[in-house]
Amino acid sequence: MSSEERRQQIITAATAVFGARGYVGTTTDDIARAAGVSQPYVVRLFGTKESLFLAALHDGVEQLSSCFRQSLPAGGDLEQRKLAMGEAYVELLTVRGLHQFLSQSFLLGGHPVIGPAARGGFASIWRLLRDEAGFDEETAHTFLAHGMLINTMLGLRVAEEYGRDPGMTELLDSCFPSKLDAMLAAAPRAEEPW
Amino acid sequence: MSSEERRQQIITAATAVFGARGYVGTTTDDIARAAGVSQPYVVRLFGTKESLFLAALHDGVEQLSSCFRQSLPAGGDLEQRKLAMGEAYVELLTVRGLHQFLSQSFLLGGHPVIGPAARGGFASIWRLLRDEAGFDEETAHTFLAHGMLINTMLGLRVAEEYGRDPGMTELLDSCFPSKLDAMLAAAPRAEEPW
DNA sequence: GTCTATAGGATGATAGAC
DNA sequence: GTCTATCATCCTATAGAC
Repeated sequence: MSSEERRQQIITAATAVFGARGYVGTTTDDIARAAGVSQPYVVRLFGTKESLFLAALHDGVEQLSSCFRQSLPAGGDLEQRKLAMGEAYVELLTVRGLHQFLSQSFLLGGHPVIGPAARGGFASIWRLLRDEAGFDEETAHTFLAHGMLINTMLGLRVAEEYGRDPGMTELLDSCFPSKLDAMLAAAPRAEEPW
Repeated sequence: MSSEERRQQIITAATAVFGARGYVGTTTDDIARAAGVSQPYVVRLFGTKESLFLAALHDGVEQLSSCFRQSLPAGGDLEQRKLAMGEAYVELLTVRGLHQFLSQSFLLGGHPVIGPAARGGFASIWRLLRDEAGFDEETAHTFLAHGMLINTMLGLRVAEEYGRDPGMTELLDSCFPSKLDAMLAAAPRAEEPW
């Protein structure tokens, strides 16, 4: 396998594992195991764990951006664009761990290297919403807020309470009714560290 | 100092440090140092790092709940209650690291012990919004979503970009105009791990 | 109520072979 | 392109003294 294919394979594994266990909580060995290679080889390819995280972050933001762009209808009104973008976001749940990986990144603002990169990625999404999707400030703000709530529910595994806790059932139902199945199915996708 | 006072002091320190570095990224020694005691003594008082996290979680949810309750006006309409609760949430930024600590908890849904506790805390906040604050489903959902976006911006240290990145400036301005100062001041409050 | 010393178990990264 | 072996460091928890 070419070095480039291996890199991508490892980034995919890293996204899932970092998403489930966080930056500090993930060992390079966890990632190596998930990718089916040896731990020193992961370090060999990416230099450090930090560099690997940055590579996964860049890749993740790229996936989110291009998914949003592809979902934009050619000439729809604001309501149609909001709907299309929201659906695109939920459909990205098929990329294992991506949403949670981004959530993890968004808690690393104080890291001297990862922090600026994470802020940059977040800012680029904001610009996409405002400039390319044509969302006004209020629309972009609320769109982002609902996305963050979805991420929170994924990280919390709220889906595990569906049908058991009345409040959490209600919350999940009120989230994105047409995509409830995807939300419920996404939870067990994450790697369980403990 | 009594054992009970020490416990509270350590929980306060733990909230700040766990909030900044996450569960796995925080060492019991970090917390001990922040609280001004020795590392084995922290373990002595709480048994394990996990128990300490649970104690801090319980304490944090309690602070949030009671702060929300106290902010509820006696006989206001929905709009007034939303405003009062939102302001209460932002005012809690004076409790060092609380919002980020909760964010960290919300990523631990897969943990066999912390996960259920975090879901329970989250569910209790939802019930408070619905039953005590009298929010309808849609209002509660959106209120929560905006809270999660605030948490995200805190974790990302978006405030560092205020006045520098046009998009992030715009986002912060659109957040909670009357409480912008509090948002900008909160970022440097967090402990910096790296 | 609080500390020092330390055991026991990871973990990131390097060296070097094939 | 990929692995095995390994070092140096760090971290939770325990033992035991004052």
